[in-house]
Amino acid sequence: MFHVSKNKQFVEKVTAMEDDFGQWYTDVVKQAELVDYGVVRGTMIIKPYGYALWENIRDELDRRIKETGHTNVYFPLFIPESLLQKEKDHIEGFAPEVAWVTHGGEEELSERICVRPTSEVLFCEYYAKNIHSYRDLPMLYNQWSNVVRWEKTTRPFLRSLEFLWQEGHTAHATEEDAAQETAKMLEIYADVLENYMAIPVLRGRKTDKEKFAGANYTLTVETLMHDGKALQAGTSHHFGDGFAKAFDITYLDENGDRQYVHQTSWGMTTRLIGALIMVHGDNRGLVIPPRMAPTQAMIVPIAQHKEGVLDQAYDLCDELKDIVRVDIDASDKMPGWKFNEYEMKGIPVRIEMGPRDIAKEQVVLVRRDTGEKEFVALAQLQNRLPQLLEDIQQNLFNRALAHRNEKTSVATTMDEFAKILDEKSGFIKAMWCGDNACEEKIKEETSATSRCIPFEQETVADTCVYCGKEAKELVYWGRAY
RNA sequence: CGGGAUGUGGCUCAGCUUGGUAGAGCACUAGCAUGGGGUGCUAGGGGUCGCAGGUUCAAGUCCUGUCAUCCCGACCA
Repeated sequence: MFHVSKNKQFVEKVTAMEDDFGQWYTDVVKQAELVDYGVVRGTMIIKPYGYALWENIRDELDRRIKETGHTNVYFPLFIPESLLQKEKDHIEGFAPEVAWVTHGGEEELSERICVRPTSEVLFCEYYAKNIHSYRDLPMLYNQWSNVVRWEKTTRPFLRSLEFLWQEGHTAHATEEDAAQETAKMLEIYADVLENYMAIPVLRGRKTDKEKFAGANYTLTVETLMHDGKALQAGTSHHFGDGFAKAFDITYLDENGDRQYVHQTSWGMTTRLIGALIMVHGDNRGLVIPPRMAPTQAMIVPIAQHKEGVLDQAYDLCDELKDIVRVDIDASDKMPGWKFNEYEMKGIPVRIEMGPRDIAKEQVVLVRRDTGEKEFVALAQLQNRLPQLLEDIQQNLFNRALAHRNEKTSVATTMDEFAKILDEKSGFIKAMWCGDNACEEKIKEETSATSRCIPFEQETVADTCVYCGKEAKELVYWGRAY
């Protein structure tokens, strides 16, 4: 039915992921026109299609953040060095990757100014001034911004000198209130990932070694990429009153007693786009889950200069506009070129319409996730299309979940641990004694880090996988981005 | 910050060993045909070879320096 063009030297545009996953990623990012490299090393230009993906994630997340009572604000890009110094662990954690402003014009500044790597201290400084009474609490702020971290090695979306994110900063009367907030926001992150981006997550707590600099504890949603490496997709931190004490953030309670506030912060970044690519993508390029796809269906007219084809295709586009996010490519590129282009961009469904279809009052639907084609009568299309999109959404989630399960193993000895990493990669469930030294050693010897201590605990052995002493808890381990 | 590599039209690269007035493919522009998996033909536009200095009658090519980027390791969302 589909005749193959004569001079068929189909140019493989992206490196096969089996051959070189890193190169595959770079190829997709470039060829799906998500980013260009910036002029300064490690920076990126997010192009229209890449930014459209970010806008969708942002809007979805923003809606949930607002629904849970938070308000958006905007704090400055700059932090004076003295302010950053106030919380000891925090500055120690971030100092190595801070970009400093030392001059204003030609004049050297009396105090260096830091370009924010994160904004905890600014919020703290503000809270110290603006929180007085228990009636002021909770203070639930969020901001959408860029931050800068001077990383040594960079990759688009996964690790760049500058990236976009949302950072929530909240202050609460009690430790329990803060704990609830921390958990609530993690659940929102999980919801966006699973139900919007079709990326299954592992919910858990970070070990002390991996927690945020200055936090009591850090909750995380961990995801698994197609190559078996883990990616931290969102974190939610409970600060207790550590920052409050460093910044003197206090309020008067109902009894007139002076109390420290309890704080949280939580963030998600443009890194999510990296996750999207590496979870759903394939050797033809991106695969975007329908719910978040800027364009859900692309109409490709066939033999479009033939009588009536384009008119019919435009009519179809108009009809579908109220039902799905649909677009039409009526450029005079070859159909084959368009097929490849929109597969590269991960558009969930392609609608082909040519003279033969028009004669039969049908169209051809081709789904991006499986490549399956089906013929659908025009009269049925308005029912079938939303259904198909939903199928694709579900299939992507199920597929990713099956992959993660398949790539999750149990290790009870370090030999097993090493063997799994070597042969299979993915998540490794192993017991841990709770000693930081064992965690360090495991990283040193295998380059795997602890990903999280899952909320749903189980026991796969009685002893620590490294030292053999009594095990305290189960930890998910893995090599990570 | 250690190890390796590379800088030549928008992109990918050839040219350098053995100096002699810059080349290909893709992309772009125009036209005709084509159109169910990256279409074909024809005609065009576009580069002083990362930067600085040196050797030479002559430097993309040789020498010195410098800057940048990429890949691999230690730190990170």
